[in-house]
Amino acid sequence: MRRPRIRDVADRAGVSVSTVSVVLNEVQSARVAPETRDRVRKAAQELGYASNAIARSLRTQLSMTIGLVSDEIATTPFAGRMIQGAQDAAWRSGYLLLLVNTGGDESLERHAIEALRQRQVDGVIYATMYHRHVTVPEQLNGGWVVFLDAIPMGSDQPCVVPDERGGAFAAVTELTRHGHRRIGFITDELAVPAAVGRLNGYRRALYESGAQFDPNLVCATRSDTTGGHQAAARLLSLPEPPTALFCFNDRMAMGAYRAAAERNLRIPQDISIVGFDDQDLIAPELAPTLTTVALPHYAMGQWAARRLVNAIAEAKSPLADTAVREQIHTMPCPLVRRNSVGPPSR
Amino acid sequence: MRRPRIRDVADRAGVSVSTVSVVLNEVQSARVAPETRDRVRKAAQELGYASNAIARSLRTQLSMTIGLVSDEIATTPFAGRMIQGAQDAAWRSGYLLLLVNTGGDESLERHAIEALRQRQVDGVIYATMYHRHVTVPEQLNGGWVVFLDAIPMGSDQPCVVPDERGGAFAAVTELTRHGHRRIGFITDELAVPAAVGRLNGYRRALYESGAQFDPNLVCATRSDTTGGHQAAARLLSLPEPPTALFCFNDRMAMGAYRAAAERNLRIPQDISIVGFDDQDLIAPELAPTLTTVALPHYAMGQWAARRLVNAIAEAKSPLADTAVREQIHTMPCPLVRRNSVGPPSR
DNA sequence: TTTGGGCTGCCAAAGATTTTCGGCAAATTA
DNA sequence: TAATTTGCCGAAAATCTTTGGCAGCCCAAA
Repeated sequence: MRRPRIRDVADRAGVSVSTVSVVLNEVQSARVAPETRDRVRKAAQELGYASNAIARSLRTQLSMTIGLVSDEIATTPFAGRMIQGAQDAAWRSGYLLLLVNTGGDESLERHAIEALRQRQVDGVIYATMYHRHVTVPEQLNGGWVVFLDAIPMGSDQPCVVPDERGGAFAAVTELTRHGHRRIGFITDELAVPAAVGRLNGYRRALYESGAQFDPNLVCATRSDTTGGHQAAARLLSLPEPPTALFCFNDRMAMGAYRAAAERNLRIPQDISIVGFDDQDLIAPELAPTLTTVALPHYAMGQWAARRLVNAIAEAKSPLADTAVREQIHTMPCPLVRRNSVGPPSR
Repeated sequence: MRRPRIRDVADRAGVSVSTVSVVLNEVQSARVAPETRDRVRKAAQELGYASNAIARSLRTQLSMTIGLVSDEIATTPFAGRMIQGAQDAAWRSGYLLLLVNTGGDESLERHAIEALRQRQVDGVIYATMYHRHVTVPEQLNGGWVVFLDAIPMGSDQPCVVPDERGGAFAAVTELTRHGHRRIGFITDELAVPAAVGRLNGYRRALYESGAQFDPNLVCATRSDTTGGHQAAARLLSLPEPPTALFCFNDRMAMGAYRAAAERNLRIPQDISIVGFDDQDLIAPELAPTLTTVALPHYAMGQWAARRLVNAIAEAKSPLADTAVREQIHTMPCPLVRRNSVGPPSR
């Protein structure tokens, strides 16, 4: 038994096809008698009719679909939340997400975007696994795009990234509020936006608390557990060691925990530690649980989809005055207080 | 400047629309002169023509799109790999994934599946966050479905799940091979398929190695770090404690590490531990790194998409004899050897 | 000269829907 | 009573592509 078409509904209700369309789409301009409406709706109900979105798209020139192209987003733990946020926001506006994963392969990316354009997506979200600068793929220039966790170079297309600086500021301020003055910063050796943003936030927070910035207290290294371990070990064996450590991410914080344990330093009595990322499997699972800064992946995904949907809507209705908006939107990174911060010892 | 249509290509090449279609789709049956072919291709090239997949779908009754509906798949760390696998396999056959996330909400799920059907998806992958039994949503009965990491109840639709039993067998055999006879099993308190499968594998491996199954050595509790910690503490304080622990998942293994540390037991010299799941942020990051069993999420996703694509293809070409296949496909869970297993002490 | 056949390439229909325009009857106004 | 408005509905066009049938054309054979 094939799916019912609009024609079938029309026949059953004893009206024309166009009337069914008008009723089901609740078109205001064309008025049709209430009892006719009821008849049509009843017929559709009974037949289990659902309009064919393909045919509709062809006619309306709107696919109600947005493409999500990403490098390796689906494979990283929290990045899935970006998809989730985008999907939820899109869904609320009647859009669905067409997912494409390029694994960073340039030629595959071209093909993927081409495939999305062929499918007439109304817009594209271009997402990267971690906050960074990207060159805008040629073919993306025609249509609507918003960049997610990525900053397009040489382009004024909208994008959303985490407020690294603000997050770091909050983290370090949490430490200075507890009275810490010597705060180590264990950071990534790479000059990614996250590293420079967080360094700025760190310095700013020190400055505002009146603490001195000491270059010897920042240690750049590989951004994994062992990197964090080594860096923490180095900082803690300084003649005048820091009383608190701010780590570039939770993995490094995990390494710092280990270094502290090796020195029989208790957290937070002897040393305070705060991380970044709020990773599910680390921050709440460490002993003690880790105070850290959450990356707003869900919110960023949501923002991206909303922004895209708005842009599409505005383009469709020319009378809507397009709001003036900043093109680089930064999303706040909230501090998550747990149990790894206390006042300095002594 | 709007996208070129097939009509534009036809005009530029000085041929009819149908000829363009035939050339671009490389239809074997209809022959057209080589120089005409070239002319058409050149025109298409120059115009940057790409066919409109919407219109094509309408005509061919094939959307080349498969829907992926999941409960909370996108938010969990490794589950993203399922999507990735499915997407890669689909892509290879020219399909794209339409993603929908229901968050477990029944009514939302109904709407989502409806939206997918409206968009004429050629098939649906129904995925769950963790291996479990599900009731098949009503509306899924018409079309092609394959279940991913889920077993449909009262249905013979194809599904793919991890081989829990085999994975546990491999894990425990790794321990018995090292000479362990008293092996604790820290498992989930819930009777999920993973728990029963892994218990069976555990018993089987003990049996094959000639070791005794001792009910006192299996401890069911909450499947998180603290659960693992408590269970390990209990087992290790037994009068005759186990020399090795097999944990239901890596989080519990992490708790077991902590319990071992509290007793000054070194891993693997004093006690061996193996986990399950091979979670990115735990297994390779613990000290020592954790021997564990990998859940084949990527492979399962791939399998699901492939199976679906095949089913669709077979349905389209009626002469292809449909292969006889098992309906519950189990995917092997490979053992990942790291540094938490050694011979028993004493 | 006609017939037949092999190549090429075109015509037109179909696929499911939305939207515009026009028609018709009833109701209201002049 | 005639003219105009209003309310409701149907016909047809438009969206873009694919596909099966068919029409020319040219050459060879009868």
